[in-house]
Amino acid sequence: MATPPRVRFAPSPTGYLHIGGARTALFNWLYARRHAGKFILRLEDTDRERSTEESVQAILDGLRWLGLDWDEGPGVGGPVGPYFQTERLDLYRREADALIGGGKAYRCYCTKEELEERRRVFEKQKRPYKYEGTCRNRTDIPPGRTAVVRFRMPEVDETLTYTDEVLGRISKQTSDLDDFVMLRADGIPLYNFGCVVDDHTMDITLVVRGQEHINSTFPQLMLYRALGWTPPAMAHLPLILGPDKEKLSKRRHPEADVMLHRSNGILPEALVNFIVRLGWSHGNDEVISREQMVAWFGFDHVGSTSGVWNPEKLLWLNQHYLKTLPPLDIGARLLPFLAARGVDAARDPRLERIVLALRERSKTLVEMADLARPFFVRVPVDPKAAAKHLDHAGKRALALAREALHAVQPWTTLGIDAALKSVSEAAGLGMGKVAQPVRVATMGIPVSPPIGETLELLGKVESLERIEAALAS
RNA sequence: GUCCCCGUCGUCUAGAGGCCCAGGACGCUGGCCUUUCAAGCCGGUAACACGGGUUCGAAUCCCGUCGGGGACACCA
Repeated sequence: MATPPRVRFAPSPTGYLHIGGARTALFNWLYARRHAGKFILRLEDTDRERSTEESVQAILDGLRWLGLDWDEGPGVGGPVGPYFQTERLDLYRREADALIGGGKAYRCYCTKEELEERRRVFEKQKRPYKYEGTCRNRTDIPPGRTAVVRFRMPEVDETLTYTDEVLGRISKQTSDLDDFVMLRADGIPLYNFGCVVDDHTMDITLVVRGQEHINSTFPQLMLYRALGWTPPAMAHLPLILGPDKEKLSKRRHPEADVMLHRSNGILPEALVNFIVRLGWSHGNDEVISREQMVAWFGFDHVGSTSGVWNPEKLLWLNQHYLKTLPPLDIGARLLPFLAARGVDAARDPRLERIVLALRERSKTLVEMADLARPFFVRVPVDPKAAAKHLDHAGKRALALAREALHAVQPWTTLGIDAALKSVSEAAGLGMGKVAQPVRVATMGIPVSPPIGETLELLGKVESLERIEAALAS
């Protein structure tokens, strides 16, 4: 590409950032970074009923959490702003007027009720609804009515074809298209029109969006022609499906919410890695760093088949990143999850070692926080674990362990292990018969890192006190 | 219903006519390791939707069937 590409992500602020949008944003971002182009963020806030300021914030927060920074858009500005559609109304009005002047669009005075009526008739006859052109050649102005602006679809049928960067050649007959509404009476544009005017005036060179928009590219192509503009290249991404194989939607699929994953203890690195592999591949690579994605990304390896959301693989990736990112970094991210459990570990010097000990037995930060909590606060002993490991035999072993542990000096993993081993040998018990009662007594649950390490991290005084308490109960 | 897109293991995918009686990953599963749970290591399971062509040769090209999804608003 001769000039640096300009791509955009254009969400409508009618809710949180969802997974499909996040992936669209990611692919746009990757493409821009790969080719040293610009990634533009534009808010399509033309649905007055559903657009909210909170949604705008939620989307920006989501993008930031994923590390997808934009070169132009809200907060950073840019040369072709404003970046909210409701702030560009004069632009749409101007182009609409020009189209009307050239006979390529016209004012339509039909009411919503009349249109609804016609739609019902079509439905009854099982025909696809198309606007019938009632106002196409109207010259009078009906009193007391407001006018929307409709596109005048040419009479002659024609095969419209364009080459999609992902799908290849795609065609449609213009006779399947109708005189769609471009502008509402109040001057607020509808999707097709606002999108075309903005993509053009923002110098977008490539439109990357979901396949659900594939049909709308045809009316848009007609708009480009009528306006005398060259359309940008198009890349339509395969859909992401829920476990039920239907398009991932906010209504039916809670996992569509990007930020839900954050609160579930998923790392953005894992989510991005997971999402990028939903539709794009690079040979047999599964774990792909941000740098590699940027270096490798291209639409030639974006597939054309929809992908199903696979939570197990996300968890696997998440654990991979838990295990490979710097433990101090993970520790910092674990803090809020601990705080939610009443633990302030911000200044605890054991944090890094605890992460190290727990990361291979945690799939999420939530699990890690749950496993970490007993290191910071005493938790009640789980009754089931107590019944199994703190019965008569268990307590006898525990009592022996207490004596041996008392003598351990210094309090290190090695020393603790040696002490417990001597107990198991002296009593003729398997190591498990000694370690499990100790583990349950100190941690409250039968799961923790190796016992020596667990006790060392817990500290000698605390360990012995907890053992004492368990013996007393 | 109409139009558009798609169809390789349960899932994500590699595959751009011979390298494929189809490879990797997740999952599931057998084993090893082991003081718990994991992690790790070794092995296994499982797919080219179907039917016609084209070709010496097709998962790869063409046609049809079936199946799946998406779009059909003064939503985006």
